[in-house]
Amino acid sequence: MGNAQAVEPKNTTVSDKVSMDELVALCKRRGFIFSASEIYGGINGFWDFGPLGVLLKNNLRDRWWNDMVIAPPIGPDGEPLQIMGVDSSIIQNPKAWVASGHVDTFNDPMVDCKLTKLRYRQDHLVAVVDERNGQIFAFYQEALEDKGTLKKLKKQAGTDELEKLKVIPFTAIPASDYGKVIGPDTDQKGTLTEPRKFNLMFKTYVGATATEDDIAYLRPETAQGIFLNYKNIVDNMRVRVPFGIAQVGKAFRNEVTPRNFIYRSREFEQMEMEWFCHPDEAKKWFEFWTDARKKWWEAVGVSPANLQLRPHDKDELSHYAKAGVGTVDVEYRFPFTAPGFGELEGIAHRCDFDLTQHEKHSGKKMEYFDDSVQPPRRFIPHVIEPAAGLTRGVLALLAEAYTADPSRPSQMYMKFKPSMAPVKAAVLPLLNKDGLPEIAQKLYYSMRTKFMTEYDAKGNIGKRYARHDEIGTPFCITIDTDTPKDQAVTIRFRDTMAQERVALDKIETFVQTALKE
RNA sequence: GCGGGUGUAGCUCAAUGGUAGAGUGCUAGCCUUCCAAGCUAGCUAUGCGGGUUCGAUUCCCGUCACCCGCUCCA
Repeated sequence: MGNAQAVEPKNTTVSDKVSMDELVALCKRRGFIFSASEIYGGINGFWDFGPLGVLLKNNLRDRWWNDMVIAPPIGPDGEPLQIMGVDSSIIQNPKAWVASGHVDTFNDPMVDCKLTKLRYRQDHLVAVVDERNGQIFAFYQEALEDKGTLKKLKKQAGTDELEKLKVIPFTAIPASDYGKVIGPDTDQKGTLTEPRKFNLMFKTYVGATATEDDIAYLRPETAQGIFLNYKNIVDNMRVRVPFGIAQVGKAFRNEVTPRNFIYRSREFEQMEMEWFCHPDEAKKWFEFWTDARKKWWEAVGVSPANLQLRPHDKDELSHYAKAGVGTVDVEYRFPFTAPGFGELEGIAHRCDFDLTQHEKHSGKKMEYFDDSVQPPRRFIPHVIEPAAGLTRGVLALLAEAYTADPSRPSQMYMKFKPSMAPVKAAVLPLLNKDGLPEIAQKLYYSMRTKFMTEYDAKGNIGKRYARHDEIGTPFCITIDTDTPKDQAVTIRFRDTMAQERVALDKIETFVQTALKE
């Protein structure tokens, strides 16, 4: 996820209007998202989707699946792309996570400064050793290029001849020598704690014996389940490179600090697609997918003003992406990052890292033989990966939709794009008598087979409109006392509160047409 | 994991070392001819655990959760 960047909003955005407190309160009050195990006091970093939340999440997920697997985009050459779906197991052979690098690199040893309460990643620090007296200074690598740091170092070491000091990785300093270490933000010795590991993968045990030999991991990303099936797809599914494999599913990370509602939770859902191509074409496809993915977020209702593409800095790139054409994040201006942005999706060139690793560890050939060109060639495909956060996408849609409007009873409404709205239409008899409920129910039974519809006869009509504003229902259809006579109903539009009279037998088609826009 | 803050009905907010009250919401009924109208009845709370005390929602300790900052984030 991106560094929050100080970008001035060009115009009024949703992020200026909604506070997270208001959004979280609405999500609970209207049944979008609840804290997990709430009656037991909750559990840090886990959330439950309520009736409205799961409808919204499924709408976003289904749209992604449709636009990736059912009807993938037309490629840059005008040819339709080939993408297939899988649904792999959450638990795999633990060797898969050794091969992918997660067992080793999902450990981040940290040291704390007891004095300043600051925390540092051990492997991001360097040790400056004064061999004359054994004194050790710890600094961030990049801080050594800072004049102030160098000045402090000269002063503390009591010499101007810094070249006499030896710079080595801090990881090379044994914990028993920490007593001689002066931390980055203090001038006292011995304030750093021993490094502590934070393993970000959830462990579990397979089988009943639960010994160390039975350890397995909950997947920290869905991507590996795709690489593990790459060979099955190539061998059995009559595909040619380039092609893609897509998957939606849960992933688990034991985050040090879950924060910001569902933005960083320990159990979350990803929508990932791995695009396999020839190494020479990686750049072309990277650019294609970057563009396609940003447009997709706009298509589901995220305003371009709240979206940005942010290329990763070189030192920010993942281990697998260092040699590639790079990584770009699609970022959204979340309420808690505004005026900066936070990651919604990452498009990464993973090179051939994963397939090569699995080839090494499994002993199975991952090479692809391409005889569609002359001369025929063998290669391990490179991968372009658009990896989106479904959970984060839901949060973006919620934040984007929240619209204050003091002129209406609800004071606000959820301006979902109609196709994403949890409830598409509500059927409301104006009165609970005079045959109105009978007409309304008949319409409701018909409409609910086509799209999510609610029947609501409780309270007066104003209260019902207000509730549907709060859950973002784009269309309310009211059956009134004229309906039995003129066979027409009133449709009320969420965003404008305007009303229109439509024939009873045309209303369903009317809504269906409106949902496509 | 560290530091600071918070924790009373679904929500917003009162009160108190002596058994918690309002508004709103919700439920049922009446009523109701298009934007939270009205009437009647009803439901719902001191996060959890321990201590001090005759008695704790109130004071103390612990814990859990949330918020802010740090840290981290394939």
